[in-house]
Amino acid sequence: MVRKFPEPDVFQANCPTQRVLETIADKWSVIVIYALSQQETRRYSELQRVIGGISQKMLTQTLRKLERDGLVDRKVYPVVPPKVEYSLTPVGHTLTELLKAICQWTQIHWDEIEAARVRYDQGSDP
Amino acid sequence: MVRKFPEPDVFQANCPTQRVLETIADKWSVIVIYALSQQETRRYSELQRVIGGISQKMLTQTLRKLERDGLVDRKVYPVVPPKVEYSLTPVGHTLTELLKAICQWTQIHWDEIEAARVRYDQGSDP
DNA sequence: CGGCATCCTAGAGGATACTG
DNA sequence: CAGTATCCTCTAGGATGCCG
Repeated sequence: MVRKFPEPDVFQANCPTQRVLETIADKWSVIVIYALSQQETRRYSELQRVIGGISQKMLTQTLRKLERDGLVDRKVYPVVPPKVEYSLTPVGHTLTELLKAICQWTQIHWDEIEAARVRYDQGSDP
Repeated sequence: MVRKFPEPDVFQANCPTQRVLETIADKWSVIVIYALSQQETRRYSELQRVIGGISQKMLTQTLRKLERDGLVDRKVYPVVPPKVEYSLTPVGHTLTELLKAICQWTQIHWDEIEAARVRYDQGSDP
């Protein structure tokens, strides 16, 4: 028996917006993508250095996830010592446009949000 | 002593894009905002019903967070039994525009992402 | 250099029960 | 009805150590 919803699937967790957010909206993905958008290619250690405070576990994990999603390209050079270069794919580049839109929204509305927070916190904790 | 960074704050976790994502990008926030965008006001129980599978803990927690950020308005009627109505604030409404943009990006690129995933998974697990 | 494997802990979040 | 409070679980993610 199939449950039928009158609404589109917006309320289900697999709605389009939900999907991207699951894809990119963690602390590190955005930062990694930014780091890659600033330069053609970045080496692993370069990313680690430029992104202060990321553990290599999370860096690797994030890069793997982005690579799996086809947003980041990973090129391994068969040299010793090892050399690996990361770069954004074409799809990855279109994603930076989206992030830019998000960034713009923030710049416009962030002051209001912070003000709202102050107001809220003052009201509940006088 | 203040630590000075040569880069702009894009790589720090508090960059603009990061901030919105921390604000809205959890499983439930998006769904709650969607639910509220479809109707002027929604009662608590109404939200709980329309959003399948959310616990009242998470619903309350999400609503409080959105209210604190000034994205959602909470109106309590002093009647018995209690009646509480939730609605989007003006800022909250502009946020739905942003979510729409995200949704559009997904609709354009999601097929590519899924295809990339299949390719990646086949390559690593033959 | 560019990782994986392991251990460990804090916090997210579900289930349940109670209340103004 | 619209929550709060408590417990309990499970996993994200840091720290550390080893390897090709």
